[in-house]
Amino acid sequence: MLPLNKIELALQTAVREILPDADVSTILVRPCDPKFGDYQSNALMSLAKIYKRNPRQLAEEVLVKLNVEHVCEKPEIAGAGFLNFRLKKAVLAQTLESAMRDEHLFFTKTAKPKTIIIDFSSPNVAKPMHVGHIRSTGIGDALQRMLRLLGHKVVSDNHIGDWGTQFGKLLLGWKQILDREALNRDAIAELEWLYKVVNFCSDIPRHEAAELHNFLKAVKSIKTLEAKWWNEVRRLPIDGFETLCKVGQTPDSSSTPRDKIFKTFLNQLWKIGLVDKKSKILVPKNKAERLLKFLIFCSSSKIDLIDLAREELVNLQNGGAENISIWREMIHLSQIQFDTIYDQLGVKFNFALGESFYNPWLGEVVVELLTRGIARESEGAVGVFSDGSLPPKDDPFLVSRDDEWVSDPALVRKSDGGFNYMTTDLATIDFRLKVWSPDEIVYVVDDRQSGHFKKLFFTFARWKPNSFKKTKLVHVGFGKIMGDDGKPFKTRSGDTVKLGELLNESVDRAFKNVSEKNPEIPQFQRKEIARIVGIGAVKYADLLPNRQSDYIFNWDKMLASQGNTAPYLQYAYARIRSIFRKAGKNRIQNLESKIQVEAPEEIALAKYLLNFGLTLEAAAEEFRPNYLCNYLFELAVHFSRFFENCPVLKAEDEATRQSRLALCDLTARVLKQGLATLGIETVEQM
RNA sequence: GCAUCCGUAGCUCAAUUGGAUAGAGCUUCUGACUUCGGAUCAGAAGGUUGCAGGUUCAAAUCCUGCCGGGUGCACCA
Repeated sequence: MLPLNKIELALQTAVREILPDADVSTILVRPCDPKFGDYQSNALMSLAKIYKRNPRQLAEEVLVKLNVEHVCEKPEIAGAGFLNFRLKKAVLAQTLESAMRDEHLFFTKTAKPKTIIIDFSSPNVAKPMHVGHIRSTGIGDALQRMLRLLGHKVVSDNHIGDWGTQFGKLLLGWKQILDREALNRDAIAELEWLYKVVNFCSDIPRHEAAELHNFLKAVKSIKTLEAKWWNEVRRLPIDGFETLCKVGQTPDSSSTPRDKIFKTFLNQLWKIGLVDKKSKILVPKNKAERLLKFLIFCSSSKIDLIDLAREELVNLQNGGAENISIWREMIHLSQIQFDTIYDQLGVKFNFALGESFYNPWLGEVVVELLTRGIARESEGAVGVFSDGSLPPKDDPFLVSRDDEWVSDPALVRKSDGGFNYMTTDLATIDFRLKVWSPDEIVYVVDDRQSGHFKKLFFTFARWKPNSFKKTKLVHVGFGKIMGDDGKPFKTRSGDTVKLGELLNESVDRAFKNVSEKNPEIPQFQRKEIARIVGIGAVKYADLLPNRQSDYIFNWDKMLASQGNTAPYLQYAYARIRSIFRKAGKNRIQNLESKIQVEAPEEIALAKYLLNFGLTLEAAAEEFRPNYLCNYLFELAVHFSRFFENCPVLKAEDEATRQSRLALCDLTARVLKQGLATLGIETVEQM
């Protein structure tokens, strides 16, 4: 047991003697500002309030009963009733020594292991993973590592988006205008393009598809497009194009100038890759031809595009052989992309049960909700309505119990008979409870979906009240990644940033750095260092800010070796390892003498090491990896100070040398363990 | 309109959820033995925590009202 826990326990015991019916679980002892001591408790002040006692007097009484001489100096009462504790030097040394004997690394496994399911990453099939996915993936992975380290049983599950409405459109595009060569070259890009084209065309009324087809066919460049526009198109009935251009942003579309519509139209063409904004020409030919082909298909078809897509979807969901096989291929191709990125990030899942996995149960869910009167029909759809009722406020398992329940309904069946993600998510919870009986299910998903999760949790509470009481459902939300301009992070051309490209760029930049700083390291080694530093930098930058807030993405800031960055931490680690290389050993095997910490920098570093476990617990408890980031940064700062002021290998005597080597070793181990818990690797040299 | 998150140093962010004099990093200025790795360290400067009230021993944090922003609002996930 660490000193802090001993003090806490002793304090709780003492308080129980004075106030037998007090809730001592609220009595906490925390590290504090060094000018007051090493640890502090403010619990007596709030207790004094509850029991209408004078806080300082209560503190005096508690102090009499408090037995902590074996851990710290005589505690002091300060301020309005703070209790300050100063660790005994010998106890500090003993704790370090026991860590050197591998009895612990300044944290203890939980006494009450829980089973926790973490649902994170959840990319969509047929779409590229973009920057946004780093958040769910990185935070989720850090959480699973933290919770496992603390001894919990974690089931990580990647809820892949492999089912749903988008497959109708994808199937349609695949069947009409798939280019096998393009698919082989870059499967995800091709699938994404197919989806965009079908989406684009589904906005065009059928009778105008032919018109647009003729128009585009005659156009070879932006210039001719422009000329055509002014000569011919503006004589056409404009409402069709307005639909096409989605002029919705302009409130009064009747007064919209035509050139504005034209601009919007260009933008639409750009979105489907027919216009290159830079070179201002129509590109590439292959895509243009395929779009034309699809437009012909649209205009010649008797049925509306939306309905065609729906037919494909229904066919897929009914197990149509051809559609199933295409769908499987799309999943397979996407999986290759996912695996590449997860490999690069070093992220692993226990399961990857996609949405399609739950398809067989969706019907039952809705039927049960209907027959039990929880859901009802409305405008052809089926939804669960709150009807003014609120979630049980006193239920400790309901996460956001303070919030009133207002937004409804939770739709579980669309008017066309299809199911949506609310239905899937309900079936998923049910399945998870049956298979794993977890204490908690944690969803690491964008904050924008908080409304969905509130509905989901509340609906589930009404559907299965007993299960709901046993399992805590938590939405761990996070903010967006912004660009320098404070707007959502995009590439210079305005596209979403693909995750794979982002990671590669980071590694490239890191490689440039290492090569500049240490050209003598062989290239293959520099590559490996660049991989670890580059990926680590991106991950760390993402974990560092409080996850709820948006943050601004900045290459220079996250790859800098100054400041609170991954390279700074990795550098601190590499410096320690360098000492051991120079000492000719890998680490201290058997400590030959007692550890003695004397210099102020030594003491500060040593004491800070002891806080590792507390930080881990807080980070895991509140699902906030940034606590751990900040702890590690502070630790590295403490180490750097120590490093500047306290010679290790050239220490004045052998005992000091041994002690300091031990301190270095422990710091390195905590740094390595801490970074590993964030999913970040370390290097021996950089 | 309803809901929800936010507003902290010039900039980017913290503040272990109500604790003592609100902390870091970047930027700027000053300094550090030809260095156990200078990708480092030390120092200085920078604040009425959007505004106004309230709750109490104690408020950036909780409550109320404004001001300013982000996001989501039935059948896309």
